[in-house]
Amino acid sequence: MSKEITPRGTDYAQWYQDLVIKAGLAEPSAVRGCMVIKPYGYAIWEKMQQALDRMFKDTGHSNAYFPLFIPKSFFSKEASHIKGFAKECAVVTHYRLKSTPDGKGIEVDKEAKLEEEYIVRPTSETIIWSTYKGWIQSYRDLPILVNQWANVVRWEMRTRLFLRTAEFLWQEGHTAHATRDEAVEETMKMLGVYAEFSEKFMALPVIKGVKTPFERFAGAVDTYCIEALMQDGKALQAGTSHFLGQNFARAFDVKFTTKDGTRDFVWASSWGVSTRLMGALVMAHSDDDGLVLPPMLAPYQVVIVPVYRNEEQLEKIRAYADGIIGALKAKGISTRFDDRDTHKPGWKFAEYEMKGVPVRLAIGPRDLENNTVEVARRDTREKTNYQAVDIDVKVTHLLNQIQENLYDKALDFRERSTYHADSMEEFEKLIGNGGFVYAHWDGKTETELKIKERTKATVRCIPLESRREKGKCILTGDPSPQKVLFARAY
RNA sequence: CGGGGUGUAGUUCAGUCCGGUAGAAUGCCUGCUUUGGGAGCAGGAGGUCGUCAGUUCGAAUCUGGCCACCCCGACCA
Repeated sequence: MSKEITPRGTDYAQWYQDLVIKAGLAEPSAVRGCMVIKPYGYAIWEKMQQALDRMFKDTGHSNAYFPLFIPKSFFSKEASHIKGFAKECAVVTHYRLKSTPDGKGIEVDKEAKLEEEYIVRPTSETIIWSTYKGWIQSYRDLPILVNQWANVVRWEMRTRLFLRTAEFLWQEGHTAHATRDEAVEETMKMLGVYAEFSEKFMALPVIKGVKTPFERFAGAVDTYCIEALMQDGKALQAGTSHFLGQNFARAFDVKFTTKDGTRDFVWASSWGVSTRLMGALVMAHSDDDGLVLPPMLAPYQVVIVPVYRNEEQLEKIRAYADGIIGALKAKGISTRFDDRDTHKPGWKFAEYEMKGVPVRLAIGPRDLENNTVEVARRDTREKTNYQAVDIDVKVTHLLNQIQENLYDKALDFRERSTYHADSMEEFEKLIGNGGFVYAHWDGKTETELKIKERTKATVRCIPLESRREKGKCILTGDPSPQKVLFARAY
């Protein structure tokens, strides 16, 4: 029988979970709230990492690594920061185990209590700024442009594979600057990097914006974000970039001497994307048959499946395929030739569709006779017979087409799912169907919360690139400088 | 953390009400036939029924505690 997943229309959340598990991306682990990222899922994450890391290096950043454990006292130095994270921190209190008196088990050695407890990092601003204090004396030491790839822990109540897990992987950039303008510029630059990555690699259009005070990162002056729309009409924050002002410099007393000899606190930014992007990737393009991957992030872009009756035929196909594989690899296309005898072609077709491989080539006896290849593209499910000549050029073109098509489809979906509401009645009607809804808001947290309570929708961001048309708040009627972006969100 | 649900073979589940030797499908293994869309037939292996205690001659089944997972809410990247 076939390996099936729940259709999106039946139960979107179940579809997502089935897909993540059956495509071999990740699975729940023995540890509450933590997942195992499986090789195929991790391969996609590695592709993301490679692309992002290249972009970070190209914008002048270097990688470094800071400790997993953060002394509790560091954590409490920035008041709003601790308030934001306190409820979800794992705490290390002891450093040794011992055998239980009956010798059968093991228990915490109460004697080995830490003088000061450690927090398992939920983010690294505090440990990094306590370190930067020692690195920075003068404007000559600035800027510091550092990124780290790391795991962090946020003790979430309810978890979902990739979208929200107690432990997740991410990168966090932490930069230090001599001026406010420079730190703001850095914040915006990295927001741009994330938007470019999302659109170019993930084929996922995003809205750039600034968060409301309510949604702002704990400890930031301003939080910027990119917001994407998933197929079920819910919004997902795909990346954040924070202008931290001098908040952490003040908290950790990081001052520098300026050119003209005065002393000032250092200006900061931080920015991150996480394995949550994997969830965004799945929910952006995939269908009821499984994952659909954009070629730019597919662990292998092309899979070749031989169709044969006997060993002799397989050898002929292998020879025929070798030429094609060589040509594809020369074009930089990652290709897998699946000649496993343990599974039949039909099984493999279904399996690679589940795994979202963008292009599948099937080669059988008929192709050897006619000098053809059967080409199937995952995004549209089209199957065509190509002449084998110049197959590398054709596949290159096809991969580009698929990448573009996925972006266009996602953009088209977002546009069809974006609405404007000029009254609360209109808003409530629209928001129920999912999608982005632009509406006027008076800028007050109180209003935002009331709208959330009534509709479950939140202000995703105040878009950076929308027209500044004045109007009246849909709830209070108070003046509003521009429409903001509302949605129900992950 | 609140409400609801579920724990039985690798997986999905039946059996639980009404206690009496552990079941199906699928997957797995072997052989033969197959191979252009998740193959067919035959044979085979596989479970201290989440866990701990209690009731009983006897517990997957009844009682209680604990644990885990899933769904819905509150919180979050």
